[in-house]
Amino acid sequence: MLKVAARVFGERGFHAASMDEIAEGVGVTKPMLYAYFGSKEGLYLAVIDQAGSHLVKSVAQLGSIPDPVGRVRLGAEFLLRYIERHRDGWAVLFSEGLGSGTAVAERMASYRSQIVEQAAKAFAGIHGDSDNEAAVRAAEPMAHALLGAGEALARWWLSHPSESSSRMQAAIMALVDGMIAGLPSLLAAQGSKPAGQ
Amino acid sequence: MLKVAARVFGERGFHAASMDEIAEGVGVTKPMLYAYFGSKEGLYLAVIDQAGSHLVKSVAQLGSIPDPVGRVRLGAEFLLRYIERHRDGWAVLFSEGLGSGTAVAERMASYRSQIVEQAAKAFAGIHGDSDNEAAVRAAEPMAHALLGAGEALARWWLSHPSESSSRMQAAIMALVDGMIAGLPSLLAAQGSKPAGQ
DNA sequence: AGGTCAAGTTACTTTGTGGTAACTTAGCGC
DNA sequence: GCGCTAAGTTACCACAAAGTAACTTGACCT
Repeated sequence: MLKVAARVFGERGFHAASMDEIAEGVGVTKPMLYAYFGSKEGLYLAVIDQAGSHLVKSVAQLGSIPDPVGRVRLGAEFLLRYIERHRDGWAVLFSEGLGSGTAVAERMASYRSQIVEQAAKAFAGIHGDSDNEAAVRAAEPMAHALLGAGEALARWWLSHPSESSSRMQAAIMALVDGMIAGLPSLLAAQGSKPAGQ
Repeated sequence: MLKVAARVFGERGFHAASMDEIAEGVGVTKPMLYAYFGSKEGLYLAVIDQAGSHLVKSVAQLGSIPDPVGRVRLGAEFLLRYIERHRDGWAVLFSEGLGSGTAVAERMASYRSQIVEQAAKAFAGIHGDSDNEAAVRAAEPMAHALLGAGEALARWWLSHPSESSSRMQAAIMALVDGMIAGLPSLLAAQGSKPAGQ
């Protein structure tokens, strides 16, 4: 039941999702949703709580891994797997509905991809072949990751204005340098066997 | 004029923003907005186009930097500065309005911060002081960046299902390893003088 | 069997807001 | 001075979707 709500909220976003649609998806009528959850916000919070507590619980289990490096690596790997399996819950928790399919979403995606393209080209250029199509495509995930990291950093910064700009700079520089260092192994993984686990 | 619209859309999100509010902010009445932009979507697209083309143009200028490594580093630095200066346009392009201040947004933020806390602890643990409060806080930006990178990667993946899961794994592993490698310099930058650009 | 309560539905009200039609005013050529 | 167009306003309509009231059905207890 929360599953259906998560799917609808996830793909439509909070505002665009209608209680009627969710109700229909569940196979029940709107007043029942109100009986159970009180309001649209109540339903949304219930969905978030389920997804969020599940995710937090899962992540907390990783805390038992003794080696910190392994913890981080396994944590990242775990996250990807989690997203793959629980994409609805994930979308509700983190995406706040772009409302896929709309003209607006497509326009935003287009600009984003232009930025990513630049970054991917620069990454590819680090190893000499800035115009090699294959190399650029191989660097694409990294470019997306970099932009996403920047976004997240920015969001956090905007909501914690007390943080100094230089600290942000330091963080993103450490990140970028790390990415550059990690690049060869990523590129190498492309042609032959992908880097397992 | 687009500036006001960007601010309102940015902080309220597309759906929650009302044309009346924007009109009032501009100091004009609603029918004028319709005369100029045709519809709410038209206005939103105009805002996106302005912000997007501006950003893309700015980023494109970085392409003239010959050294690819410098290009990436300066690009990242530039992005942060850009966000700082043009946060409204940025929010419209990338955030798609969480509707800050609402109970929903806070709940989402709470779960997110729990995840981040775990990651930050793990990061801090890599250099021995997993329970040292200062070290954890120092690692926080990195943790946010990692989660953000994961989010972005996931979004991209979900919209490009043809990508193999192993390629994603490879990308995030390269990223994580890079982050771990970059960590000491970030932590070192905390106590003393921050690492300038 | 008959009454009662839970679970659910239909059909309604309300409200916010996107969108528009019709009126008002100011400038400008004649 | 006088009508005509441009820019803008007020006042309205339409509609979707949140939320609710009152009716219906069925199960279970006595």
